[in-house]
Amino acid sequence: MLQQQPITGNGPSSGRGLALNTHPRMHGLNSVHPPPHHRSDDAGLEGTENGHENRRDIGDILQQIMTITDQSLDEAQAKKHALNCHRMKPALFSVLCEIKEKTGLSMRNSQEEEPPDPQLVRLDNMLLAEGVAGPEKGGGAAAAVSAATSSGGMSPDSSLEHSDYKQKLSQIRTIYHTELEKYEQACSEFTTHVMNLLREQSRTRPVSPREIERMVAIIHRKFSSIQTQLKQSTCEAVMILRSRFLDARRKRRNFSKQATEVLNEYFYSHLSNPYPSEEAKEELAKSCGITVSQVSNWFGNKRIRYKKNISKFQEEANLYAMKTAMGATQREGSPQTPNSTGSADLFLGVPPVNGEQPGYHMGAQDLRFSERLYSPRESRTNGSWQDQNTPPSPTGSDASDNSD
DNA sequence: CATTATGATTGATT
DNA sequence: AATCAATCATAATG
Repeated sequence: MLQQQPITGNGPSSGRGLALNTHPRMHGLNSVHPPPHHRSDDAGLEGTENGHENRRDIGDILQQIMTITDQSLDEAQAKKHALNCHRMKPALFSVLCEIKEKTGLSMRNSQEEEPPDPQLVRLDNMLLAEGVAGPEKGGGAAAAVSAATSSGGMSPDSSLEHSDYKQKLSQIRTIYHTELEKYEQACSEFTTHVMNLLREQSRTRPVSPREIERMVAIIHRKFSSIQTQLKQSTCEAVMILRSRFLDARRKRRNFSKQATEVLNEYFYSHLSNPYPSEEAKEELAKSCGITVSQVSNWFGNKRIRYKKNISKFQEEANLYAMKTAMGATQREGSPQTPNSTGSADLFLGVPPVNGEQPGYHMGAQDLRFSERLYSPRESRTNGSWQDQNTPPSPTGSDASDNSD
């Protein structure tokens, strides 16, 4: 039933065409070699005649076959019509319905709700995160990049580095979208087709809407599995692209000077509790042109490396303490702190490895984070974040700073 | 070219 | 889920 429609559409014509085409060609072939002289006219004639008959037989058979399908379909239609018009039909139909009702328990009503395939969800998430499935071109990764670059900090490398990547990504993206669209279209087409068929059938046999629903669901499942494959291959492509181009680990880029500046300022002005809250991280990320997770990475690395040997960071600490202090004092309006050149040299008497140091860091309020962005972890109050071991140089556990 | 600096990743921990 | 600690891989530096 299902396949017959298309076949009957071009079946007969193609069959006829084939049969008709064969004739002349065979003729021509056989008469191509008319021996120059009168020679075996009989044989030649006979040969052509025989061949002609054979071909005709085949052609007839083909035609018959073709017409058979046609006829049978017509017959079927006629029978169907007759059946539909039969006076007993309604009664029989209702009986059928009843029987189905009784035996139709096989249709398990439960389990209809398919849980979303975790695999698919994963793929979807990744595509979304990668900016492939996201909103339109220019969005997603590109947006992130542009935002990063626009906000100042960003080292000038990235855009160049990313241009190639972005191009490839958008290529993948367009392919993905066209394919997806194709699938979607095919799916809906097929679905309507099936639904039409079922509707047609429902005139001669009981077909509940539930069944149609189920059918549709099955179709959708099949198509979504195809889509899953599409998504998977797209993900693979993206992964390969990533690993080739900007696997951040392979091609590490240092943050810009300004970015590290900002981060260090925050770090040293919150030295007693260098755990920026989520909001603070966002602020930092924005002003540094990096992501929040990069900020987290930075602080993680910074904390651990600062703690590991504090002496190595004394200079830096002093420097930033100075900076923030200067800023604070300047803002308060008491311009002090001369000593421009040496700056940190004043405090640079940092003994390489040894015991306590007075609090070097002068009080440093943070400048740009004047808003109240307290970190929610009040547990690690002042200076206790670097306790619990004896690093190479247990330098003065300052805690002299305030500001949070 | 060896060493250091640094951003990211990974597994454990709480 | 956030952080620590160790580690990786590359960038920067001498």
